[in-house]
Amino acid sequence: MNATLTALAEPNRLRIVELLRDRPRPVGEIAKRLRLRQPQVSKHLRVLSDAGLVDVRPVAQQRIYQLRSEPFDELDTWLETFRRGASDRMDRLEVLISERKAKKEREKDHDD
Amino acid sequence: MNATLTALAEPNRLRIVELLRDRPRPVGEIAKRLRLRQPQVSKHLRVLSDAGLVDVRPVAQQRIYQLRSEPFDELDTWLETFRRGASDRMDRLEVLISERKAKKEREKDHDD
DNA sequence: CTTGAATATGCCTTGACAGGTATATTCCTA
DNA sequence: TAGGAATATACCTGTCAAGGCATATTCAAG
Repeated sequence: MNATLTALAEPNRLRIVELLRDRPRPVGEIAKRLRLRQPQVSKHLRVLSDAGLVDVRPVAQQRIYQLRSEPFDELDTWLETFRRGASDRMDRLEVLISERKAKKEREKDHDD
Repeated sequence: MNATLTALAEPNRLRIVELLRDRPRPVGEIAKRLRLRQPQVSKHLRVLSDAGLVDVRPVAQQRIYQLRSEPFDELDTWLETFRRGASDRMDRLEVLISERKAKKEREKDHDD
């Protein structure tokens, strides 16, 4: 999860991922499209690969990179846990505040 | 988008966000729960705030932080663009390969 | 208006990481 | 098997961000 986010947090890496979203591509094509130097693209792809975001498939001297769906699915699942209760949180704010104000009587805070 | 990912990429920040997912909390409570020093928590919250991930609400000397839903919605929307076509990409791999092999005749590559 | 609690900010140090460039590696083709 | 294309890796360098710590700030209460 954290690996996924870290990998995606880098701007150029994000661009690469978005480029691969359309279809798999060889390194050289990515470099040309994004106007990046080949070595940096290879490095970024390495990171993406280590994070499990992409797969490689060698074709002759070329290496064709494609996205893997699992990490995105995981990210989605994680996001779900935020959708549910987004409105609840607002309500609880009020509760939290009254709790805090009432808490002054209890003094010592062994939260929850 | 990138701001959101960058903010979430930091492990402790991710922990803070997940803690805030349950309910809004004051800085001190976050620090205690996550066993982090207060200044670092404040800094992380600053980053999260700048990225638009959290809102602050002052209550006495306390500052209660709560998640904002917009960034998560955006992230979700962005993720959608990956769900669609996840299977298509696999198919296109084959196409891509045959294209490459047939491309050798055309020589000069002015892609797409 | 002084004190203490809760929080923010400034400064410093250190580690990680991205870019640049050269070079190694792999594999096709003549 | 030599040469060249496509890609990976190594090494160096600069930058930036996170933690540690001291201190400033804000506010409630006596």
